[in-house]
Amino acid sequence: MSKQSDTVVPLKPPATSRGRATLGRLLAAAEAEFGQKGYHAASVAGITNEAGVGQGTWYLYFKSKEDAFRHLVMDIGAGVRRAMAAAVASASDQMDAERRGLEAFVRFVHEHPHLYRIVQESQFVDEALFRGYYRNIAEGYAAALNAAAKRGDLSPGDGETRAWAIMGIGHFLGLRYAVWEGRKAPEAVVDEIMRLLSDGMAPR
Amino acid sequence: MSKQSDTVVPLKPPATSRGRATLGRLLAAAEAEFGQKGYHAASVAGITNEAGVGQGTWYLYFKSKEDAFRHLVMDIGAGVRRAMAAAVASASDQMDAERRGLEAFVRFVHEHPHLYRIVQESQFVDEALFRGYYRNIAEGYAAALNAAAKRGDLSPGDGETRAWAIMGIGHFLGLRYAVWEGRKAPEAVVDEIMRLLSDGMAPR
DNA sequence: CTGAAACATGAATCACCTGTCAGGTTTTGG
DNA sequence: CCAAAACCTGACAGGTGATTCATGTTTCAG
Repeated sequence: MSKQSDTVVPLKPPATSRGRATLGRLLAAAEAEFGQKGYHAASVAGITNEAGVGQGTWYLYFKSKEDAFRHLVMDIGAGVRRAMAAAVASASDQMDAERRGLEAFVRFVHEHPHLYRIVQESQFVDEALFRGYYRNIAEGYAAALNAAAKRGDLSPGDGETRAWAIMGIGHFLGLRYAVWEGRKAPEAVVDEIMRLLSDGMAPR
Repeated sequence: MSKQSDTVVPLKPPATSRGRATLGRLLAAAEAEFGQKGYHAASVAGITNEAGVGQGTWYLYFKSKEDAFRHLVMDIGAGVRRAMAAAVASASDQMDAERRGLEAFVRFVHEHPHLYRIVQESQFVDEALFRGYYRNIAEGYAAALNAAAKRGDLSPGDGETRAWAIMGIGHFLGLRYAVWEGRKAPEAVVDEIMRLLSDGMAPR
C-alpha cells in the first residue's frame, strides 16, 4: 500500500498520543491551506498557525514544506483508487461498473474538495508525482476495461484509450458538480453520460 | 472579440515599434515563466531578466504581475476557441466536426505547451477567470451539439452534458500526448475515441 | 518519582519578491 | 535638427517566506 509513501512520510511516526494528535492537526491544516492557496502561496506559518502550534513544530514532523505536500498528493491518490475499487467491486457487469465508478469518484471529490487543486499543483512541485497520480489510476482501469472487452462484457476496443477518455469525462464531471457546485452529479447527467458511453451519439 | 480583454490589457498600447517589440518579448517570457513555474513561483525579475529588459520596464506595460497573468489566460482561451472554430467550420457532419475539433485542440496544445499549466494556475489567481475559460468553451460547444441533435446529425441527447464530457476526453488526450509527450495524438487513438463517441462500448 | 526521550516554541537568519522612482536614453513629429 | 513623448533602468523600500536553533515543557518507562 505504502510503497512510495515511506520515502516522504514524517521523519518518524510520533511516539506519543500527543504527537499523533499534533501530526493530525498539522496534516488537516496543510490540506486546507495547500488546497485553498496552492503550493507556493501556502505558507508553513499559515499552516502551523491554523493548526494552533508553533512554526518550529512543523519541522518535527516533516522534512520540509515540499515533503509534506508530496505526502498529501500520494495519500489522495491512494484514497481515490481505494474508493473507486470498493465501489466497483460489487458491479454486475462492466457498464454497471462504469456508472458506479463514476459516481464513486464524484462522491469522493465531493468529500475531498481540495483534491483537484492539490493534484494540479503537484505538477509545479514534482512532475513525476503529478503524472504518477494519473498513470496509477489509468493503469488499473485500462486493465479492467481490456479484461471486460475480452470476456465480451464490452465491445472490442483499446482499454487504455478508453480508460483515459473516461477519466477525462469523470474529471470534468467532478469539476463541474463536486468542486464548483459542491454537490453530487445529477442523476440525469450521469444517465446521459452512460448513454454516451454505451451507445455513442451517432444518429441511428 | 476582446470584450473582457480591454480591462486588463497593457496600460496603453505601445506607440513605437521599439515598444511593441519589448512588449512582445515580455509576453513571450511571461508565458514561458508562468508556464514553467506557476503563477506564484514565477517572478517579475525572472521574466524581465529572460526578456532582457530592466525590472522597471515590466510596469510600463502591465499594471501588475496579476494583470499580465489574466491577460495571458484570456488570450489563450480566445486562441483555443478560434482554432477549434476554424477547424470545425469545414466539417461535413457533426461526427466529422468532433474529430476535427479534437485534432485541432490537440494540435493547438502541441503548439502552446504552456496552456494547461497556465489555465490551471488561474484558479489560484482568480477562480472566475478559471471557470470562465471552460464555460466559454463549453457554451458554444453545447449549442452546436444541441443544434446537431435537433437536425438529426446526432442522436437525441443533452448537448451540455455531451459538451463537458467531450471536453474531458479532449483534455486528457491533450495532456497525455501534446503536453507529456510533445506530439500529436496517434491516429489509432483518435479512431478509438471516435468509435467510442459514435457507437459507445456496450457489447452489441 | 526521576531522568531521558519526545515534543513544543518563536525569534532570528538569510533569501527573495513586488512595485516605485529619480534619473537617464531613444524615438518621433514638425 | 530639436523638443517633447516614449521608453528604459536598477537600486531601493517594505514585505513575506522557509528553515534553524537555543531554550523550555511534557510524557513515560522503570
